[in-house]
Amino acid sequence: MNTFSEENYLKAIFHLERHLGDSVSTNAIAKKMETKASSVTDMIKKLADKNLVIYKKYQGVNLTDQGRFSAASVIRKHRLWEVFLVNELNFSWDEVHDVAEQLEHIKSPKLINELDAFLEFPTHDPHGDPIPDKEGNIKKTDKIVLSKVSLNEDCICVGVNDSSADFLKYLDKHQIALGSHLKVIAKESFDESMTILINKTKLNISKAVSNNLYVKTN
Amino acid sequence: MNTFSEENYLKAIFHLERHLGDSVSTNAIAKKMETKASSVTDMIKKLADKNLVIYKKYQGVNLTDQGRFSAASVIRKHRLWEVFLVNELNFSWDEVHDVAEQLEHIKSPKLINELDAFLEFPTHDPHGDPIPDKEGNIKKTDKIVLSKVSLNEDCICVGVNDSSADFLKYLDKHQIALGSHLKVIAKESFDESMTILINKTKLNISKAVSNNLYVKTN
DNA sequence: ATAAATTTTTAGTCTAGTCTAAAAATTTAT
DNA sequence: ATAAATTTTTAGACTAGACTAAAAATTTAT
Ligand SMILES: [Mn+2]
Ligand SMILES: [Mn+2]
Ligand SMILES: [Mn+2]
Ligand SMILES: [Mn+2]
Repeated sequence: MNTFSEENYLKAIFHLERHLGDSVSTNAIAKKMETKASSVTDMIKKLADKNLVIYKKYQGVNLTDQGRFSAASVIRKHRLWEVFLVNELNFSWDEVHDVAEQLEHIKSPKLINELDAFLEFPTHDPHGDPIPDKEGNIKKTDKIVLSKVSLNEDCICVGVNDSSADFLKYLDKHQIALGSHLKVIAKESFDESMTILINKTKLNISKAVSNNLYVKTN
Repeated sequence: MNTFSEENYLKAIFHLERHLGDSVSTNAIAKKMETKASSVTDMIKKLADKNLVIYKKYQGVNLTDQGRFSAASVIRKHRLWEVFLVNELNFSWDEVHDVAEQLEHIKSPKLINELDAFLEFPTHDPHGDPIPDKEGNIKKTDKIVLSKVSLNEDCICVGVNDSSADFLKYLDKHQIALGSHLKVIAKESFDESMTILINKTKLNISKAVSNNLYVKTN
């Protein structure tokens, strides 16, 4: 059994490893976890002792299979709980993350399997992120970032990169939700902003927005 | 915000205070929490500093209003989660306690209020224990212990005193559940066992059993 | 190839929570 | 009223997890 703190480190390393495709540096972990590099060094030694990561001094870390599985299990729990909160308990998608951060550490295989069944085996969380299966496998989706979509192409919003409450509320305000149909109708080259058609209205969005919205093109 | 450990101490003191009706000794807390008396002394000093208990050396502790409210809130969460697990996630009443021990520490007022509404404001948990309201008030029920019921009196099972998995499984095996109608049809004075009528069959139960079953007489 | 800048580790400190062993206070028994 | 037994507190130690400051290793720039 891993501690809350160990689980949080594993999760951070998991996400960083995916993103970097490489071994993960002490500093990168420290930044993501808002802690100090020296604390990270201490922890990764413990994780290495438990065979959850492979660690060579000054070389960064990689998850072992066991570590990757543990991380995926925590992420699975996080995302299932988020679905529960939104679908069953009237939470909005910008309110769930902090609670899910707590719930993801509850240890009970039966609980999470029953929750999964209760929710009818959802495949994605409220932010469009895929839910790992029991074996820790995550389906790769072929979503792309809205900023990469070409002019006049239709697409459907399928996820967010930034899931801060701030960004999610911005999307709510402009009626952009998962499943929304959008079309890029203009691009400004000087600031990389774009105009999109959403719910029959035009909306101008900055690069910061288009870079954080995932879509699928038809 | 209180730590997990503080919350567990508050809960233990709450239950002991109810049971003893008096101030609670260091040793009583240590016994209930399966920890050492010296650890208890350390913790009650911290709780006293936070105005959650009143503590005078060698005199035991009592909860303050704030401490009692905090304890009741944790118990409210514990029991609501138990209802959720049994009613929605196919847990049996002997499986819920350990998971609820974890879930009771999740901090989110919205979560617990929404869960309460989702469950349609249950008043009792799966073991027949009353669920404190938002203000921390607990309804007193007029249940009595089965061993006190007189011969030939009809009654309904409304709770258990011992909610260990062992005892609950014993009840399952003999088809005794909350809401079951029973009648005391014989009493043995020498070992204080009794024979009851349950679901049209006779069942002989020991004093240990009748002392741990709460019933209501009509 | 060296020097400078950056990253990472080590050494030492701190808090929360627990423990053991010993001291102090209280309660019970004679 | 003392002595014995019990309860409670204190003193000191330990672990997990975090931090600061300084040392060591690595990377980048000249
Ligand atoms: Mn989240
Ligand atoms: Mn999410
Ligand atoms: Mn319980
Ligand atoms: Mn219960």
